[in-house]
This record gives sequence, structure tokens and C-alpha cells, in this order.
Amino acid sequence: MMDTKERIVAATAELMRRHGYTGTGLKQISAESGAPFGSLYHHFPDGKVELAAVALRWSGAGYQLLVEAVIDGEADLIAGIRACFAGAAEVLIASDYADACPIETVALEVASTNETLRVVTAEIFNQWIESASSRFEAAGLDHDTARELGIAFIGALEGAFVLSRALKSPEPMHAAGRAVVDATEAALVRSHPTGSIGPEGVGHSSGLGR
Amino acid sequence: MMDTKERIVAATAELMRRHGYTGTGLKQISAESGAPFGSLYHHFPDGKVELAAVALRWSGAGYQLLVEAVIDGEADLIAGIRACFAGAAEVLIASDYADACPIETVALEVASTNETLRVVTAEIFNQWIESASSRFEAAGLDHDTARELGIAFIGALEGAFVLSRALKSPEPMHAAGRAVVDATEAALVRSHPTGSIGPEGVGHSSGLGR
DNA sequence: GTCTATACTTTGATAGAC
DNA sequence: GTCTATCAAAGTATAGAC
Repeated sequence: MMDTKERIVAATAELMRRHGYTGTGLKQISAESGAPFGSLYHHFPDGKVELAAVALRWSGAGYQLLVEAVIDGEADLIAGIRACFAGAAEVLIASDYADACPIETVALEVASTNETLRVVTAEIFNQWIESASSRFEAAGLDHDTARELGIAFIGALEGAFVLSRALKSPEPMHAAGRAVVDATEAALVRSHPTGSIGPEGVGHSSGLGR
Repeated sequence: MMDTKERIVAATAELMRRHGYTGTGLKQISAESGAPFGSLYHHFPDGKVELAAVALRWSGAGYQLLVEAVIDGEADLIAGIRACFAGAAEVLIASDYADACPIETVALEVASTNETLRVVTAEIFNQWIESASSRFEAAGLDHDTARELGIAFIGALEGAFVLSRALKSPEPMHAAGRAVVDATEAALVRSHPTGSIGPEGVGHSSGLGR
């Protein structure tokens, strides 16, 4: 059974994912979680900012585990990427385009208005990027290229969430998945030129410049 | 000279780009625009929603013209795409990551809370997608592929805005640009039967893409 | 620790003088 | 048409009984 504090955090995360930071009221959180209003300030003395920070980290960690499980559950990285975008599209449709990224809306709202929360969202995104990049590197890409594609992957997912929610269509999610797969395959080809896997291949690859 | 109504719209667009929809108050708009509070309801009888809708359409149209000018100002589509992401990165840095997409934050906020404004953001995104897709089609891609890449392009831009603002770094913008270029070149290669294009054609361009 | 009542501020919106 | 004064409601935060 979830204790009070956990229920408050879960309700906050859920409400902020749908309505954003300024769009979510503490009274609403109290009502949704079933926790009396005073409990919010008992468990989170610094009020809304502290509560939002905890909720963001909580859902950020959970979302990372989910994405990692989807990727690692596939045979290879390309299949993992496809599964991510396909899965995100399914969740969007099933929730009538409400359940998207739990960080994104808040991240944009606070980017220029609340430095404390901006740093929290930055830390979460950095962890996601690190997690994704390590998988691109494990697939055979050099460290810098893996990081670049890891960032592009997370970015494409975030951008597709915006468009899919606004358009109420899975099309942007599918288009983004396709583009990331193409970019990844292009990088893999560059790192292993056809016909030469050895040192010559590496030399050719670096010759393409950066 | 801008008249009162125009100043109200411009101030609304600017404030909502930085602070979002719920984060922008009418009093703030009144102060920023220099227009008395009553003027807001004189020019926009339906209040905040009507004002936001007009401001979104206004900045949405302006941003589309800007992006089109950047793309069409380059020699080819690939160069145009690069110029877009490079330009966006510069604007972000120059504004300390405040001046990003004027629609995105509001689009996420209203997606599940205000159907009227959600439809407005959908119409704007659709126009952007149509504008981008027509340029991919003009570059030689079939209609469906051009639309897919047009969506991926806009999506990658939006996703990079989120990450760059949160991380306060241009890196996501550059990574996104690279990925879209790679995906576009892959599509261009696919669209031509092997050898049907000259030695100075797509293959060569792809090699220099890195 | 739990919960209620309330203080204070800001919000979107209106009324009405000029 | 312009501008000020004010409303009712919702926001965050606090005090204090139990």
C-alpha cells in the first residue's frame, strides 16, 4: 500500500504531466491524492517547488527504466529504437494523447522562470541522454557519435510528443522513429564502411571529417 | 507605429513564449504592452483564450516566414536544413535560451486542458509541416516521404528546443540537425535507383554530410 | 503526524466614470 | 474608445487544534 507521501508524489507527477507546473494547483494535488492539504506542507516544507522537484525526479527515473526495458527487450538497437517510438505511439492513443513525457511540459515552463526546477529537468534529461548514449556505444559507435545520436534520439522523442499531442495523431511519432533509425544506420555504415572492417575502414571514416 | 491592439498581441506572444499560457497573466500583458487593463477586454471580448489564440496565430505565421526564408536562402535543401538548426542555436545562445519556439510551451500546456487552443496549435503545426514538406518534395522526394521528413524535421526542431533550453546548451540543436540531414540523405538515396544519378549526385553529397 | 480553518496574494473578468 | 476600481474565485502558504 502506498503511504501518504508516495501518493502525493504520484498525484503531482500525474497532474503535472497533463496540466503542467503552473496549471497544477496544490489543492488539486490534495484532492487527487486524497491527502489533506496540510500534509503537503508537512512532507514538503518548501512547498510547491520542492514537491515538483521530487515528483519530476520520481517520474524521470521511472520513465528511464521503462524506456531502457523496451530497448533492451529487443534483439538489437535498431529494433529497440523502433519499439520505443511504436510503444510511445500506442500509449498516446490509449490515453487520448494525455500520457506523454512526464518532464517535457514542466521543463519548458520553468526553463526561463525557475532556475531550481530548470536544473532538475536538466539533470533528468542528462541521465536519459547518458542512458541512451551508452546503448548506441554498445552497438559499435564511437563515444562522440553515440552521444550525438543519444541526444538526437531523446530529442526526436520529445519533439514527436509535442506534435502528436497537438495534432492528436501518431504520425509524428512514426516519422520521428523512422528518421532516428535512418540516422543511426547512416552512422553505423560510416563507422564500418562496406568491404573493410579493419584499420582501413576506421581511417576512411575519420577522413569524412567532423 | 504599432497600434494598441498590435502591441497587446506582440506582448502576449512574447510573454507566452517565455512563461507559457498559465504562467502569463493578463495584468502582466497589460503592463508589458503599456495598454490599460480594460483595453484587453475591449479588443478581445472573449478574454484570455481569444487573446492567446490570436497571439499564437500571429507568432506562428511569423516564425514560419522566418524558417522559410532561412531554408530558401541556401543553395539546396540540405544546406537549408543545416542553416535552420544552426540559426536556432544562435538565437538560443543570444537570448540565454529564452527565445525558442513560440508555440511549443503553450501547445503542451493546452493539449489536455483547452480544446479550443489545442486546435489552434494543431493548425499552426500543420501549416509548418505543409511548408516544410513542400520543400522536401521539391528536392525530389515522393509526396509521402516528403511529408514524413517534413514532420520529422519540425519534430526534431521542437525536441531540440526542449533539450537545449533545459540543458542551456546548443548541443541538442546540433545533434538534431545532423540527424535530420542524415535521414534526408538516406531518403534521397532510396528514392533513386542505384546509378541513376551522376557521380556528383546524392552519393557524393552524402559522403560530405558529416 | 493528521487534518481544518484561514490569511494573503494573484488571477481572470466586469462595471462604469470619463 | 480609454482607463480605473472592484469583484469573485483560485492560488500558495501558515497557524494551530487534535
